[in-house]
Amino acid sequence: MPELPEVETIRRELEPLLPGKTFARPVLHMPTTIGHPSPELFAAGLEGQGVEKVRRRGKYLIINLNRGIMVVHLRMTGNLIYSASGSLDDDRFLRVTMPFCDGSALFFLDMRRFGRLWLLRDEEEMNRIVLRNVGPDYYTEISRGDFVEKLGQKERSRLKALLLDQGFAAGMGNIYTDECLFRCSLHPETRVSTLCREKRGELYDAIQEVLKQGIEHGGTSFRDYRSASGALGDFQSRLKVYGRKDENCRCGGTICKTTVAGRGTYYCSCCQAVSEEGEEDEVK
DNA sequence: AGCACCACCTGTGGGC
DNA sequence: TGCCCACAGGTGGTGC
Repeated sequence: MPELPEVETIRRELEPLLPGKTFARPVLHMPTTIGHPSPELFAAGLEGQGVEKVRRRGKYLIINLNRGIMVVHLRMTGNLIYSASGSLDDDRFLRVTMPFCDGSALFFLDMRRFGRLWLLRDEEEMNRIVLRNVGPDYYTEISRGDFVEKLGQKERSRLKALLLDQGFAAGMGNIYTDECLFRCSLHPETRVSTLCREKRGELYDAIQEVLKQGIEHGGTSFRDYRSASGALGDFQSRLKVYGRKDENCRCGGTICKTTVAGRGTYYCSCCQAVSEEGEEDEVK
């Protein structure tokens, strides 16, 4: 479910609500949801901690506490739901209940059970244990110049695989990657080496624009995604290619679906022309 | 280095 | 109507 805009939507809802609250004892309905430390130490360690700030890096939600850090990753179907009353109407996939001392609560739900929560001592431990292979955040930590320079280290990579690589930069997922490549008319299998410097900058601009629009629309609720207040996102109505197999592109062509980098990939075969393998390297 | 494939899970939708 | 299989927004590990 969640890519950068969905996690950012959750962050923006929680940031005005959580700081100042103190966690009571959490209930682990599914202990394997805890990535670190042990479920017992997680429950004991979270209890009594106050929330200071709600941050994000890529698809990770980071909650700064007065004596540590809690990190949440929703993976495919996770939902982090806040309730002022502390009640939850649909608890079918409830994995962790995190009540606050004031009666409100945070619930972690996850149908497919891929999502994880971690409790870390400090930034150093978080970076070592959780964010080991996570690059800079696409929306807040990379300039146009940084991006173009980093592309120069990945000349042999295909664009779709590279944008999905969280170690290169963090936050892009399957939906926003396809939408981004459509917007700058690039085939998903295009090699970085075939892009001129100007096109590399355009790719950066398209990434920023697609992420910005996704955030403005409260994320994409293609299936299971809900914000922290339980609201649906709205960006699914703005998708140009993702999930639109056999529909018409605005150019008159037809949107097709293939597999690239192991993921279902949508693109317009007409305006996202296939780049020639072994084409000249325009940058060097 | 890049890539294909599997694993982790449960639910849904399309084809027959 | 019902069954079966493919597939789903992510990531980590393996092996070529």
